[in-house]
Amino acid sequence: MTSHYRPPCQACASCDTRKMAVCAALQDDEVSELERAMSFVRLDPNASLVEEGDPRRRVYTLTSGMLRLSLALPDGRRQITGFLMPGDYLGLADDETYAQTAEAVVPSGLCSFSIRDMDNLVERYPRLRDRLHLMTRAALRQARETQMILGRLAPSEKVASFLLIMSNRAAAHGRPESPVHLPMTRTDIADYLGLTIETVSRTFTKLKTQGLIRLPEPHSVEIVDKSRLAAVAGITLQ
Amino acid sequence: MTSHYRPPCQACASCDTRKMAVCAALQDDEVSELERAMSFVRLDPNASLVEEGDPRRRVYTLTSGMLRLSLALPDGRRQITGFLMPGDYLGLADDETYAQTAEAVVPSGLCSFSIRDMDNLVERYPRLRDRLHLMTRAALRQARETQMILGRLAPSEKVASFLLIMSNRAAAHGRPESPVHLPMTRTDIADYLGLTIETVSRTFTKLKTQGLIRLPEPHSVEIVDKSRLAAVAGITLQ
DNA sequence: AGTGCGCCTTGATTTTGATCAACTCTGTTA
DNA sequence: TAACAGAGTTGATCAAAATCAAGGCGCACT
Repeated sequence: MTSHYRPPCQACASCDTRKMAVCAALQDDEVSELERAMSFVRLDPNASLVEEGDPRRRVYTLTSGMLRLSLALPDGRRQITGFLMPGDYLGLADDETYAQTAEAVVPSGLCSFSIRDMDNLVERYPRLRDRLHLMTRAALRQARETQMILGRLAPSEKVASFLLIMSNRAAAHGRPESPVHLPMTRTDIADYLGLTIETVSRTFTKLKTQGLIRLPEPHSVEIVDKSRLAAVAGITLQ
Repeated sequence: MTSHYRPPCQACASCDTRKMAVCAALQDDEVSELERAMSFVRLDPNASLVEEGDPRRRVYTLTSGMLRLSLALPDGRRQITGFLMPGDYLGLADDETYAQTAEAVVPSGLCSFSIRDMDNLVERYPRLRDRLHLMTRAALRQARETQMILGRLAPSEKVASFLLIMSNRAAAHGRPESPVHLPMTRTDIADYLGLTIETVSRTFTKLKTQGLIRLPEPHSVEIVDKSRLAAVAGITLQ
């Protein structure tokens, strides 16, 4: 399920997420120090990296693939609190234990650090700590936007917002705004938006029928009319 | 609506929230430095302290009363993202501008600092910065718990969870677990839980009929059977 | 005392999204 | 090649919460 290995030296220099992740706070010569403390993890689809309640011993930066973060209820209900994309950091919110489960959506790669090493690095490089704080604050703002989506938007507004958010995030990663690649399943989307899988599927069909999107395949969504889709979303997106 | 004044010296020494707020990171002799930069603000009920989108110039610590944080949609729909209680900090998530509106629920008092002063203080007292980061992480965990409540709980589970959370927070402030004082309106509760005011009201009535709570008055809820209420909430609370 | 307003509760009705169920499609395995 | 599993879509039905509507209560203001 999971494999660990020491990367070759200078891996960071050619890393895609070098300018997006927490390590962007460091200069090229400083990153080598990060690199020495780092080990690399590969995850197969649906493999779990950390479980809610596990002691927090390591933190991670996602370099490729996608992770879903989720909370579970005793009866099996699940809320996905977010999807991590390359450059995102796993462990921003956590204290003694992980507050949520993290699983791979697709094959994923991560840089991994012991919290001991990371604490040392953060101590030595204050800009690293500042950037972590910045990322935590951004995550908090995002979580609150999601509260709005969950609490006050209708299903089509939820799905439209989700598509626009994913499109914006793709653009921020230098990928095209459209078509949006949605690697997660309909069940994941439903558990993120507080809907059922049937409602998600029907809403996609409705948006397609209205000519706002096209669905060349289930995991690829072409945004045909972005402004009308934004109108459906009901919120002005960043 | 709002009044500002310089407090008398040594106000912090006798402050109720001295051990809960961010200033708990400082020793008694260091707090005086905080005190010099501080001014005090009083808010009448429903007065707005900051508005979503306003430039962020000051940060605050609530010392008495209660604030609601909210996001609004163009069409007037509103999502309350949280309620601040004494000791809580306003401005954890915000960057250049405030990400949400903050209004007083009841008459409230706050310590106020310019971000310039606070940045200086944080620079001088690293424990202050560490505590702010800690509070931000706690807020993020709380926001994610709220995502679960909004996305996956049924109305009675939402209301039961809300009551238990408010009860726990009261206890953390040294107030009795029950009766819980809920200073906010039913509309506020509805906008926090993603429900309508009618559903909130009916759910209170139902919990009362089931003998789980008593409602001596609308803003006071006595928890009669905490374990059964927790069972209704469906989640194991911290 | 009377009036009006805000807030809360309760009832009737409607609508929406969940649930239940069937079916397609794709890819894997026997 | 057939059988099967998993994911997605679609349809029918049902239940639950929103909406619409009315009324009560407490409080401020005249």
